[in-house]
Amino acid sequence: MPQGDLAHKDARTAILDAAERLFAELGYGGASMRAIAREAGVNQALVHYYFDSKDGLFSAVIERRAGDINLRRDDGLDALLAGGTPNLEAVVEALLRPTIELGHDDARGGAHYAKLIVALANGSDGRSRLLTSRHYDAIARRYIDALQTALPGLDRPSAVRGYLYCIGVALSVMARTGRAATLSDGVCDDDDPDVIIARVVPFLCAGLRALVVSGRSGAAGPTPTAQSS
Amino acid sequence: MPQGDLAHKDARTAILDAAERLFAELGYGGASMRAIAREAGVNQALVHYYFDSKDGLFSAVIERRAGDINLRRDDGLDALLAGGTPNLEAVVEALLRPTIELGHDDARGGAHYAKLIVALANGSDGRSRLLTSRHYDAIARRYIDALQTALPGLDRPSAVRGYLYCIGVALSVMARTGRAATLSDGVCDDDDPDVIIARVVPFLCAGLRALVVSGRSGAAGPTPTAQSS
DNA sequence: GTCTATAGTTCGATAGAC
DNA sequence: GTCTATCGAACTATAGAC
Repeated sequence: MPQGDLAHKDARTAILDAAERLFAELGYGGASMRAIAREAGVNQALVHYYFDSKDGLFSAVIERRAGDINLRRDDGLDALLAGGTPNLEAVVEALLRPTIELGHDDARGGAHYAKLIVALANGSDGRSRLLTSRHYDAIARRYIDALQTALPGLDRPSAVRGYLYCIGVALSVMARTGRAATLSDGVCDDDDPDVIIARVVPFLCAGLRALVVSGRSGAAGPTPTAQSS
Repeated sequence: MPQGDLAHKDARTAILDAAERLFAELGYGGASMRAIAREAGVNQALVHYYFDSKDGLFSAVIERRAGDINLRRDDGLDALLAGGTPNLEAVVEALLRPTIELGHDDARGGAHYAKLIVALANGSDGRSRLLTSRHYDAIARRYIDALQTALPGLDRPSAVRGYLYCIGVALSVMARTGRAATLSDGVCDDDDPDVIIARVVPFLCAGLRALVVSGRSGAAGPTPTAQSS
């Protein structure tokens, strides 16, 4: 029952899900259209019918998730700005929560989304840059503005860099390489998004506040603050 | 230098260089043995002669760079520890400088190394995990120890996570996605490793110090410090 | 060590029936 | 919208001459 049955996953969605999974696990070059079709349980020609080419399929996979994430990020920021000058912690949390939550929601394929977005955001090839810019430039600029609003004295270049540091840490957490568990001999096996966010936000906000101080001295010097030791 | 000619790049090295470049730009699945051989200017069968398989070649590419980086990191830490209790900023800089410097040394193929190490460190596939663990576990544990020495009160799990946050930011900087330039409309076009390190180290150290404070309250709560606003 | 030649698969994409 | 069939190219890897 392909037309009108809500319980049935239609072919298009099945292809997107399969593609997301295989692109995430094997990379763009490693995932084949044949394997994607097989995983989706559809004919290979149908993938081309819906998405034209491998590139078109990849774009569609990214677009589906980016739309969801950016909607949540926009809403989060709208809510914060409606209440006057927002708190820095709240801004950083509003930025990271949607993607970290989705990335850990394995019932919704979060692990695959996470691997994919990490590879996309850190990719410097043409395809990654194009898609990242297309889907994330606007929301990034909104949040960079918000960082400056929440943290007076943070100049524009520092806000841009600070934003990217936040994204960098979020990506490293979402990558789920199992490295924390390995290096802590099993003590750190963090899976709850709330706990992850609660740990990462104070780290990032302290760093962002330090950018205000060190940003004042221009570009030079390692600024050996050393308030302890 | 196989037959005594220093100016001549031998086949093995040429293959490693070509492989590094193509693995970096096209990913493991996207780079073919044929293309690597062509880029290296050698016969395709020669690649198998030296490295057996595609997997063996990839391992060799990673191993060459990891050896270099870890030597520098070990030396840096040895020097610091010889002078008594090290400064936190110095530890973080010793950790990041070797990889950031190499990643920006384009005369030595730094851009390719950078892309490769970013993909490796953020990869959650079996190959990435195996190679990362094999080449970076020992040095990671040394630096996690050093973070605890330089920052009394930082418990082990927090030190592990803090270490990974530092690596995460370093990777995001090394990825050179061109995103800082895009989002700042060309103002941020950071290429000098010294400048990058000078900016990133204070950010990370402030974050690490915040881990001591927030680590005290256990795992719960978003710890709304909010010293501003 | 370096080469040619090739076996045996798998690839992305399309044409055309239904 | 879904299928079969297939083209032409690219793939990893190996056998074997030199």
